[in-house]
Amino acid sequence: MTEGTGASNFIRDIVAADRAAGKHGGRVVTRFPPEPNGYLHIGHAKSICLNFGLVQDVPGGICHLRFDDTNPTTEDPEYVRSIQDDVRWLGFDWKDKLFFASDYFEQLYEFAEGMIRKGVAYVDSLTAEEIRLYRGTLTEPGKNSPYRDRSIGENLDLFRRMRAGEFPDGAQVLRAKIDMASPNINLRDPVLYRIRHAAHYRTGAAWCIYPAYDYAHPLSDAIEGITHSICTLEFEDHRPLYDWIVEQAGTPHRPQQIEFARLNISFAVMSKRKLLELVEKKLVAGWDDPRLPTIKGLRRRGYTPEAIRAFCEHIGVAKRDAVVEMQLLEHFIREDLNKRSLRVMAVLKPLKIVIDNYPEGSVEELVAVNNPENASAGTRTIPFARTLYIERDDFLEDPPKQFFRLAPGREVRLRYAYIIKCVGVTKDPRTGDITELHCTYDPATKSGAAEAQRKVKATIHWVSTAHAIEAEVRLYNPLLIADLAKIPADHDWTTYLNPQSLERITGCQVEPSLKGTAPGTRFQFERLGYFCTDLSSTADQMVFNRTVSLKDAWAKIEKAKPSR
RNA sequence: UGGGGGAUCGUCUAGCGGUAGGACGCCGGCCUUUGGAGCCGGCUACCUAGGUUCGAUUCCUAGUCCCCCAGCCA
Repeated sequence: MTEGTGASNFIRDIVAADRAAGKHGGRVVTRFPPEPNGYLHIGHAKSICLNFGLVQDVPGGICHLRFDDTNPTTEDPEYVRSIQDDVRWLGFDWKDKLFFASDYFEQLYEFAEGMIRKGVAYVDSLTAEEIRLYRGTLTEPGKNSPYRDRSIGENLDLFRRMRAGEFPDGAQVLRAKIDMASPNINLRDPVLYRIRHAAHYRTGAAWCIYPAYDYAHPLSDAIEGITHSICTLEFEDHRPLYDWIVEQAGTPHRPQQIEFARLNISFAVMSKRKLLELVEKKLVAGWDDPRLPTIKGLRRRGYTPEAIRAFCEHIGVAKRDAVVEMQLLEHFIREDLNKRSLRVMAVLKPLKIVIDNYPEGSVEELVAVNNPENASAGTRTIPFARTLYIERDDFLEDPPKQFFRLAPGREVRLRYAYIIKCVGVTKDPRTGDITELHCTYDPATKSGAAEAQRKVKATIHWVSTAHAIEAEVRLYNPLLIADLAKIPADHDWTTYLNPQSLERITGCQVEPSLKGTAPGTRFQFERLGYFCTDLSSTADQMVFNRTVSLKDAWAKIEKAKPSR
């Protein structure tokens, strides 16, 4: 049983039981084994937290980072870099245990010759198409390849010539000799090696034959002394093959494969293939586009590693297929940011107001708290003057019943400042749009003053027009609909793009204390939500990404607005 | 109609024979110098049918539904 969260983690229980039983000499060695063919996303974070988390409190426990780079055509060093970067950013450390399956190519090859000598592997000269036909179907057994019974000598010779580059791609494959009639299709003589005359990003042209996952993975685990090889559910059927490979190779160490359900999140595209396509077709700005559930995207959006880890811990580890709601992820970032982010005032859609009875040219420095829940965050001063911006949505000329903010003749408090009353509305004579409000303030109601106790129905945020800094904000929503993962490969993507996924607001006015803010700093804009200075912001430019909105303020505000 | 897995509130999950708990979400209230946060209360669940048992979410049997597998991807 897990403590604290109550979330399940049956693998933690297995590991604990194995340790108690003294299995593997009490050692626990796990590994996170990504193929460097894309950027990591929140689903990988679950696996990372699991694998690294499992060894965290185990004396001598270690989690390896191993790149499963057995397919030269899809892999790239850019992905290797980004993956290492993301794992570190998430707060995990593989120490000196960084490995590459490609480093085992020679060993893997030797094991293969060994299997040929044992008579449990053979070179097949059937075409890919023929192999598929011979494999049978889900309900019909396959049949043996005519090449299945080649002599050991002939197999060895052929395999060596495969390695030497004597054959073109697809001409030969090395297959395990298991059982073409097995009800488990993975056991119908799976392909172990294929010919690929392609340069590998690490081994270059050294090889033209490459081991398949089903062959390389268990052996890599065995070589590294992995005790618990954790993978996702779709590999359950492969476990007998995994065990077979390890058994036939005769390695001293026997790792154990354990499967768990991969993470799905509502409204998020979690397929590497589809993410790649979105990036390549430039339907998003890149792998770090904040609308994407990639680690880089979440990071740019302002998510913290702590929040992601807490989320992964909370959702648990089980074997049933699950789709976690996006709100749960948002809950964790909100909870984390709520403790650490500074509160500032910003006006997304400015409406100018003039306080008629406030002395012209006068500027007051008002004290504002940086985080009401954390006194150590301190205070800051904000300038107050005669002309201010307030949120356009905070004023309605003809307010409905549930609207408590500013309206003609009505009073409202300006946060950290005074109670003001709206005494006039200026409109553009041609369009009828409200261009400016005239207000009066009550000097006795200054925030913090002894006689400032008078209550008003609402408090609104503001910035001084003379001191405000203009910024760009981007409000993000997840890019795509939930079952995108199920749409056919050739479907028109644009049909599925969410038009509301990105809204840019360029005229947003922020309080002067934000000037020079370091990229990546998180703020809570009073009443507007959580924002993060975009990692791409420069000194002379301020761009804020919305990380997640305030819980339900938005919905309530929308509800309070007149519907017509 | 081959094989492998899985079914508990709307969602993610506890439970391993003894009043079905937590979290998200939602609803309501309190509080508040923002309607946020916080606090309090409420909401809804054991796939079905038999059986074993004093008692089954838990054990047995038979079904039902969902997911995965026929790449020389991982």
